[in-house]
Amino acid sequence: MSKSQINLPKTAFSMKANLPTREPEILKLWQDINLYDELRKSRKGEEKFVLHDGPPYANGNIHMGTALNKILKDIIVRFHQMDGKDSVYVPGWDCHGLPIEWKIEEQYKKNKKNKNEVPIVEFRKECRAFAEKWIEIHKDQFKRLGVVGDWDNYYSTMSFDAEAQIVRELGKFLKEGSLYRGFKPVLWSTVEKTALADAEVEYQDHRSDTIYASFPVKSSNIKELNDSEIVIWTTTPWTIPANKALAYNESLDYLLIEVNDNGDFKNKKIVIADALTDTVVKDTKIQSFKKLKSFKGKNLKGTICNHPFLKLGYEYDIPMLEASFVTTEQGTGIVHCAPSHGPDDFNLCMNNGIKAIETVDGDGRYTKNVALFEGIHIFKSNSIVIEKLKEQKKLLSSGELVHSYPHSWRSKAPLVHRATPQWFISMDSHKLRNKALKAIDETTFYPSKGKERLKSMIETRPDWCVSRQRVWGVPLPIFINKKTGEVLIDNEVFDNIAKIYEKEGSDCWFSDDPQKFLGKKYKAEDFEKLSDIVEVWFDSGSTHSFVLEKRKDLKWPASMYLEGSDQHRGWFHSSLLESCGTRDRAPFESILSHGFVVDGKGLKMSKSLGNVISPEDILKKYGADILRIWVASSNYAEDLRIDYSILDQHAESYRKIRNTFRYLLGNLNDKFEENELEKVDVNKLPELEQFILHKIYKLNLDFEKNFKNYNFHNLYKDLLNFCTVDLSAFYFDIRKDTLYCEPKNSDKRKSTLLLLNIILNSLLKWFAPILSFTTEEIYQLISKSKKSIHLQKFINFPKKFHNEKLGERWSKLIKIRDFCNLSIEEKRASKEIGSSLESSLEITLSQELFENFKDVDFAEICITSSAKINQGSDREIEVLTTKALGKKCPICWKISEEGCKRPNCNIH
RNA sequence: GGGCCGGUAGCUCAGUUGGUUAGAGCACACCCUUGAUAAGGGUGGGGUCGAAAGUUCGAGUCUUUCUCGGCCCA
Repeated sequence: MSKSQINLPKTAFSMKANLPTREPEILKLWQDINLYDELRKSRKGEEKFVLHDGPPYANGNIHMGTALNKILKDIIVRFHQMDGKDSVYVPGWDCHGLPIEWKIEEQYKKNKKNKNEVPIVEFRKECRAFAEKWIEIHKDQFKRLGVVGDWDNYYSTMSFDAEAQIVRELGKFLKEGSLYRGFKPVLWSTVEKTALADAEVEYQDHRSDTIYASFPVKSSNIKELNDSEIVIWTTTPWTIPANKALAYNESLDYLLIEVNDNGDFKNKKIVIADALTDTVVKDTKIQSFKKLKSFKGKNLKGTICNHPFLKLGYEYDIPMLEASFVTTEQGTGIVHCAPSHGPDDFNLCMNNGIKAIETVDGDGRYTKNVALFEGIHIFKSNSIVIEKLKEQKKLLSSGELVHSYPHSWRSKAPLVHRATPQWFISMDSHKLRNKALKAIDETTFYPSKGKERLKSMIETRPDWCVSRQRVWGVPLPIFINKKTGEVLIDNEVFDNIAKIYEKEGSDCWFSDDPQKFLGKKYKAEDFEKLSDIVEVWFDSGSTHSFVLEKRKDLKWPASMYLEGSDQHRGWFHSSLLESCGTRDRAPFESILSHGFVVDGKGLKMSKSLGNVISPEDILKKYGADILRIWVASSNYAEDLRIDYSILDQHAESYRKIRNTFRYLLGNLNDKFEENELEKVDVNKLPELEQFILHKIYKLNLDFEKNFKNYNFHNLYKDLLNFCTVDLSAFYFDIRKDTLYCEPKNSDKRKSTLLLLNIILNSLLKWFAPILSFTTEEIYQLISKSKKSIHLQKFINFPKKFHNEKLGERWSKLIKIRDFCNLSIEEKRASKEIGSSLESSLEITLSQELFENFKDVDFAEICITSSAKINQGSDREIEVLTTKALGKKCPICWKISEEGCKRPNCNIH
């Protein structure tokens, strides 16, 4: 029989996607039609949705985390755009900072160049060039993922206007008085007389003096403690003069014991942790002691001690503070705290209102702030400290220990933590903490657990240290009056500096005459100009001020900030503080945070495990749309797993979706017609078509709900299920007969085509934000305007598509269909039939079902040659399948005894 | 070491305020089809809900401990 008598599908849309080669062509199309500009034009004057880009660091190739971040942003931006908003995306880069300094220094080392001989300005120029290079590389990599944005007018933290605005922002804190000078311990080399970054530190074995020293209790809530002494152990006896507090752990058990040995501690009562008693006793060679009392650490709350050098001029209280970093690994379970000489000490003391001071100078000598020891070098003072402790009868024992200790990678000299002058933004002097906490409450978090995470960090964080002794960054715009020691606070000066930076950038701070910045009002010789730079989190925390506020196409605050969950301590955090300090509210209305990319087993990717997958690998093997499916289908609230088997699975789903489109296009012969849905006369359509319209309507409701809550993995799953369950296995399968065999002018076939048009249009738009390449490929094939699918809006489905009653009726019908399939399958298994068209159904229904469905053509919806419905009594549904008798119609393949009577089938 | 978050079929995910026999799609197996054809359809197997203890008439869901993993801090 001639196939020309039936309408077989025909389309130019290939089954094979070939995304790795096709996608770059689509990128070129978007470039040729200036898609970004067209997007802006198409929503001119509409409500804005601004997803403010958290700037990635301009260094190194992108990895899966970056790809996830950008794709998720792009999906959201596109969703809002198709929802009718002007959804603007301006990408940006974070450019200052140590990692880039490092790269340049590395190059110097290779070329045997000495950094100290290179002028700062030249060094900074190289840093700038390095960042510029990576911005260009990143741009191409991000574009390849399908990310649409204002790539030509990106922002960066090193642009002149950014540097200028950062100065203005700092000026606000200075003027307010919340930016103050304090001290903070940093790793310091007394040989090179410089601070060292973590990466400049090497750990080597070092022999340290160790001591067990005691602090007499001055007052305590535990009355037995009042004439006792608290024992600590340390490997840095020289920090004892700088001691300001003692730390205990509230969950540990402590003991009060009486020492009975002869010597300095005869009959003294001392406190140590229960779990460490044996080691302490052994270490200090205590021969005989008595346990007096056992108590929980939490009871130590409020205890005040004296310094062991009380009588030598150390007449201040030593409070006991609770700290979780205290463990029973080593020592006595009580740790001595010198806020000027250890980060833990510093943070604990800071949180309890004890500030670090300058106790040791750059050379390593005690300053005048340290009684008794002024001028003595710390590396020569251990023996003096030990001697004095012994003299005061506060030394239980001393010894030596070889352990891993930080050293300078250059000089190999041992390092110390030394409090150096730094600049801090106070969390409390001007209520910054309160403002930030209020702002968090006013922010919507996706997922909601992000709120608590950020809140708990803000609640406990110490003052923000914003200075760094480095080179590649925005210089702190601070002058100090040489006579009074006061910081110069004058808006005119800040403005002047900002204006200069706007013109020429901030390099000139290091090279030009200070008078240039001071203007005519002040004399340069009266002031000391600082050479510190601003820490980079302040840079990126200020992006809202030089991007959102400055650009006319954006808005402040942003609609959304979207980053990995680590940014609760990073960008979310610094942006919140910067903005609350200067503008009393958050620079964002909502925060979306996503988890981390891990391998298929949930382990983090690392070279040593060999489980690293790069975006580049995926683009080459699968294409960006598959990667975008992976993003959309994963639950970003948790960590996201990826490996090749997971990607293979998504590639399979993609093929299913692609074939769904291919069926639609084939049966429409690539001739898409956009219908005015309001004008569709639903009641004139066959019931099956009405049911599918109802399904579409319901699906769209869920789609909107999921989109509004950013639940993309549920949204994608719904769409995929619609393609497989409702369309491919149901509607498409049933309607093949109509499409292929009905005359072209039959109403039924026209109704089906109407549906295919609506379904195609719906799927294209639903999928466009996710499958941005594939939907464009299809749109280019069928649209007359040849513009872009991404300029379109989501469809408003008319309420008349909604028909719950019909939905319920058809879910029962489908249940009957399932029974029919089971019965057909039995006959197939026993080889009585093959195709379902070889079968005849005899369906027996309960009275209720019979009344409802007696007129339904089950042969049609079960794709059999005939179906008879009887009324039964016992069971609800019973189906008997028999082999269909008669002749097979050569056109529609249905088997009947009387011959096929369909009009098309009778043309021979 | 501390804080926070998480662990449901091979995979991606559902699972309401505790309430029948824990669901879906994919993958897999078998069968059918050859007019969506490197496609399509049907049927089926597959889970100690990370582990243990507890509360309860009843626990995937609540509590505790442990374990594994992730992020942050140290």
